[in-house]
Order: sequence, then structure tokens, then C-alpha cells
Amino acid sequence: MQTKSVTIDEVSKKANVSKTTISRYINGKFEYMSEETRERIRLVIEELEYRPNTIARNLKSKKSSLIGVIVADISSPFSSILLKGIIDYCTQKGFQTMVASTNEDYLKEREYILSMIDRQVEGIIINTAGNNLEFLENLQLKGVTIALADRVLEKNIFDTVTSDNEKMTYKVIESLYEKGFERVGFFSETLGLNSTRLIRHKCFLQKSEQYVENSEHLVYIIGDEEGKNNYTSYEKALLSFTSSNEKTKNAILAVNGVAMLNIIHAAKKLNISIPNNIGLCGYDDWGWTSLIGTGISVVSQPSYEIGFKSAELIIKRIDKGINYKSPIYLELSSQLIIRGSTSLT
Amino acid sequence: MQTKSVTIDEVSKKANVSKTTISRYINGKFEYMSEETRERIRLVIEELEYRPNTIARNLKSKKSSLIGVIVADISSPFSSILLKGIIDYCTQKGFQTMVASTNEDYLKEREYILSMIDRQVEGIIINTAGNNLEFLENLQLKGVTIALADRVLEKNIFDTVTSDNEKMTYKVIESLYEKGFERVGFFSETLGLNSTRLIRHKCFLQKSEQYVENSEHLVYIIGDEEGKNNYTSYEKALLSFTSSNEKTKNAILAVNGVAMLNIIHAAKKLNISIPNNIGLCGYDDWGWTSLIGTGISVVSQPSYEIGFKSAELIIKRIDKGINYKSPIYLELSSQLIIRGSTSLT
DNA sequence: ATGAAAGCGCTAACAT
DNA sequence: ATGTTAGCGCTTTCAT
Repeated sequence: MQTKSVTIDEVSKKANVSKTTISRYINGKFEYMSEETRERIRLVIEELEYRPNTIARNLKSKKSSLIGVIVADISSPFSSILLKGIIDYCTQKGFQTMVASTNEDYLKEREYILSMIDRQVEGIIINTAGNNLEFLENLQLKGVTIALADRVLEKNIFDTVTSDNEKMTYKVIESLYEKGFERVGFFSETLGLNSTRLIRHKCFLQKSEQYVENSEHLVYIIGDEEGKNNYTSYEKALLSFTSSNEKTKNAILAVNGVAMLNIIHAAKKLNISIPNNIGLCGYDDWGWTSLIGTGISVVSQPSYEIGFKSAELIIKRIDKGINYKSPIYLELSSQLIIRGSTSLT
Repeated sequence: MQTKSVTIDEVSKKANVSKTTISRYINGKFEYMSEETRERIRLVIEELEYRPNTIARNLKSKKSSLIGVIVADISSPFSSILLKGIIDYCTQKGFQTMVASTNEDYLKEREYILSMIDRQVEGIIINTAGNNLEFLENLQLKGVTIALADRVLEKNIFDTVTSDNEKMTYKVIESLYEKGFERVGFFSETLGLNSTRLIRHKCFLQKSEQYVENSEHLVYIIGDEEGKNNYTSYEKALLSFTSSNEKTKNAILAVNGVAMLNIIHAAKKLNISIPNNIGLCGYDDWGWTSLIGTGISVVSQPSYEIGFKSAELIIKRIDKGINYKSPIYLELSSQLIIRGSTSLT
């Protein structure tokens, strides 16, 4: 891209020293040269506007100061906050980030990861689309530094930062039934390989058993596939849920912010009032949740902190070398925020 | 990071050919070798799991297939959609992206841009924090390929993709007065160097003159500095606006989605009903805008397309070489969506 | 305090 | 159809 750029050679000639000395200068090893030389080099570099070629330095030194970041869906607010956490920490530590988005495709995930390794990234933070346990394990065995952000794989294999999904899912369901709701439905897009959705789903089933007979039929999956509990739209699912038992007090737990938004849209279209006709609670506390109706109750996730911490973990791992001890698993706390959408009057 | 990686040398030895032939193979120049050799190389590469070192290839070839992306605030939904557009196009064209966020700091912007150039990116897409006209012009003169996304600098210097801010600002103000509002206030965070805010502000003043005497005093800036029209919080500004003239029908134009959200929060806190006590209209149509109250009227911006197109522009520029013709300026269309927040009954 | 020389892993001009 | 050779721009021994 540069028409022609200044190299270390030109600088060394103009400053009348060897490339070695220039190299020492740009690496801050001033002990190896006289005050005078140092100053002369400084001036020449300034004059020529010399900037070392990072690519060339990397090739030789094997240090790229690059962290790869793989997110499953860059357009979701969750990812953008996660990314901010990651980038903030990395920048602060002198690392740059390469970002890719897999659109929930685990094959793309593999492709992007390999491609980043080819670029000599020093570590990779992954918000995984799933299904890549073996693939990632192999990479780690080969010396690739990996950290998982938000979405988990088997514990004790990778450094992982996530949130307390189990605990909060139990808590939110308990809270709903204790408030007096008699049926709590679980609404989600296709669970797929998404660990977060899978965990919330599993905990939903487990916890619901304390309160209802058959929790399976309270699950509503919105997606394209055939199968039981499977609907093609939020409206259909919502209609099915509300009509299947009109005499009980019903509430919905939405698997994430996107699902929650879709449910609110569907409810509005169907003229179903929240919380008068149905209660609603979800995950993700984005700026608007308190403004819709009497406010939507949510589990507020520490998205930024998950990003920040995962970056911290990976950079520490890089600094100390890969084998200093077993994987670290961090579970950050979410917060249950109760608003009007779950009040029974 | 890799414990030790396979190089072209090992492959060439194991395959009993020269490095050149391997190089030809990995660059797809199969015309230069026999079917037999080709197959032999294929097998060796597979066996050794050889992957070419991108860093080394870049150093020699001067092609990094990397696009730098600088956004002003990565945590804003606007940026994340913009980014998605950029990354989608780049990925599709075989480019990878390096992302940095300046937090609206033009000095950081400079730093990150230089650092990306040091990494030999082939082009840089910038959502500029402002104030870097001269800096960027100089870089472009030196051969750096630059495209601006959303925020503009002087026209006809850089490839630029933005939206029709002037037109839509006129249109939204016209629409408000035509609906019967008698005073339209303009609410914004500190304008700073943000071209989008500055343009909307300028157009607000211009257009408002058609309808009111002194449009200057209808501007409410929320920020830390001292100065006229300057408030420390949205609540104070809102209170000042509403109380300064209680007999007229008032409406607010919020400079962007974030400001809009803040105004709604403030109105709620102050028990000011939208639109009964005050009309509201903003920019950015994020999923929730139709769900708050009777819906918030907005100018919906083509954020994804701005990202996508700016990536297209820069990659075309890269492919054809820097000087093929004068800068391209693209203004994509926004859409005015009228909802309940601007109805006068 | 400074430099010469040998690479890092690859590409490409120029053989043959 | 294949190889030799000379780098890309830097870092890093090993000398002096």
C-alpha cells in the first residue's frame, strides 16, 4: 500500500551506524549506544519519518502482538459489548485484535481460527458457535493459546470466562413461580450448538419440575426445522402458549435479548398485554428494557466484564507461557432485575 | 505461539522438490508442475499439516489481505451494524479485518491508523472521530488507501460512504412542524468533532428558521462544558425545554439513538408523557423503537449498507490501484418512519 | 559501544 | 516442468 517506505537500511546509512544499532534503538535498548548516537538516530528517524515494518519484525521475532477474536454474531448487542471489553483490555496491554464473525457456523469458526494462526496471532478468544471441542483441543495441544468467552465447552480444558447461567436460570424461574405465576414457558430460537441456550434450556427443564408436571411441553422453540415444540414464528408460539391454558397465570422466560424483543413484538401484534395477559422475563439488560410498558424484568449479564476478563486471561497465559497451570474457569455474576413485566396484581 | 511449525523447507525436502515448486503449489500455479508432482506435494502437505506462514508471505509479496477498520465507538449499536457490513464484504472478498475503537479520541485514531499501516494493511476504513483531515490527507498522498464510513470530512478528498443527513434532517423538521408542533428542540450530546452531529445541528438551525424566530435557543447540548444551551443532564435540559414554554406544542429531535434513549429515560423520570406532553423523533431504528409507548418516530439509517459499501469501495480501490480516478462520494438513503411519538391528537 | 553476518519463511526473477 | 538464487525488512548471535 505504501508507495515506497523507509527501511531500516536507509536509516542506518543516513545515521552512519549499522542496522543492528538502529534495531537496538527501535527496541529501546539504549544501553548499547552512546548518548550521541542515540540522538543522531532519533533525528534521522524523525526526519525520514521511519516506522518499522511490523510484518518483518514479526517474522523474525515470532511476536505479533496480535490477538484473534472470533464472535458468533457480531451484529448482536451482546457481542459488541463483549468485544468492547476484549478490545479495551488488549489495547491497554499493547495487543491489537483481529476480529471475525462466524454467523454461528462452526466450520467458518475453524476456518477463521486457522487463518488467524497463519497470521501468527499469539492467542485466540472464541465466542464459539459450538461443535469444535476436538478441533480446539488439538490446537491447544499444538501450542495455540485459547480462551473461551461466554459460551463454554467442557470445563477444565480451556481457559473460560462465562456467567452464572445455571444459578440465574434457577433463580428467575423460582422467582416467577413464587410471584404466583402458574405456568412458565421457555421461548428460544433453535438451540443448536449454542452452549448458553442449551444450559438455560436444561436448567429450565430441571427447575420447572419443582412446580409443574411436565416441563417439556412448556418449551417453545422457534425455528425452521420440524419437530415437537417447534414453531415457525414467535406469534404462533405465543398464541399456542396462551391459548393452551387460558385460566392459569402464565409467564414466559425468553432465552436471550433477541428472543425477548421478538416476543414483545409478537405480543403487541396479537394484542396480548404484558404483564396483564402474560408475564415476561428475559436475559440481557439493554438500554430500552426499562422503558417498554412497565419495564421488562431481566437477568442482566456482565457482557463487558466477560470480554475484559477473557482478554486478561489470555494475555496472562501468553505472558507466562502456555503450561503454567491448569485451565482457569471464571463465572461472573449476573443480576436479576425485577420490573413490571413480571408483576401479578 | 506454535510450539514449532512446519515450514516450506520441510515440505520441499519430504516431497523431493524445491521450495519454489512448493511455493507454486500453495499459490495454485499448477501449470508449472506435473500431475505427479502435484499429487505428491498434496500428500506431503496433508501429512505434515503444513500451513504457509502468512507473515512470511506478506513480507515478500507486500500483500497482506488485511483491511484496517477504525470505529469511533465499538459499543454503540450503530457501529456494530456498520462493522457487520464491513466484515461481511471483506470476508467475502478474502480480506481479514483488524478492528480498533478510538472512543472518539482523534489522537488514538492517528495512533491506531499508523499502527495498522505498520502491519501492512492494504486499506483502512475509518469512522472518524474528526479533526484528522490533514493527517489523513497526508497518508493518502503517501499511498495509503483510505475510505470514510458514515462520518465525513471534506468532500472530494476521500472515498466516502455516508447517509443523506442533510435531506433527512430537513425532512424530519418539516414533518414535525407540518404536523402542528410549534417548537422543535434539538437535543444532542456535545457536538465535538463528530461530523454527523455537526451536520444535523447545522441543518436543524437552517431549517428551523422557516418556522421560528430564533432557532439557536432551541438547541440543547448535554455535556460537561460550560456554555449557553449547555446542560449537565438530559433531565435538566428536558425540564428547561418544556418549562420555557408550556403553552405551545413542543417536540424534540434527538441527534441519534443514544440521545433518544436518554431523553425517553428522562421523560419517564419526570413524568412527561410522549407524545401527550411532548413529541419525540430521533435517528436510528433499533428493534425497540416501535415498542416504547405508541412507538417512537425515527429516521432509519442504512448502517449495514454504509459498512458494506465502504468495504466494497476500498477493496475496489485496492484492486485497481490507488490512482484510478477521483474520490467517490456515496450518500445512501435513510427512511423517515412515523410512529406515535409524533402524533398530535 | 558497535558491527558483520546469518537467518525468519516465503516469493520471484532468471535460469535450465 | 523444475531449480537456483537473491532478497523482503527486520532481529540476533557472535565478534571486536
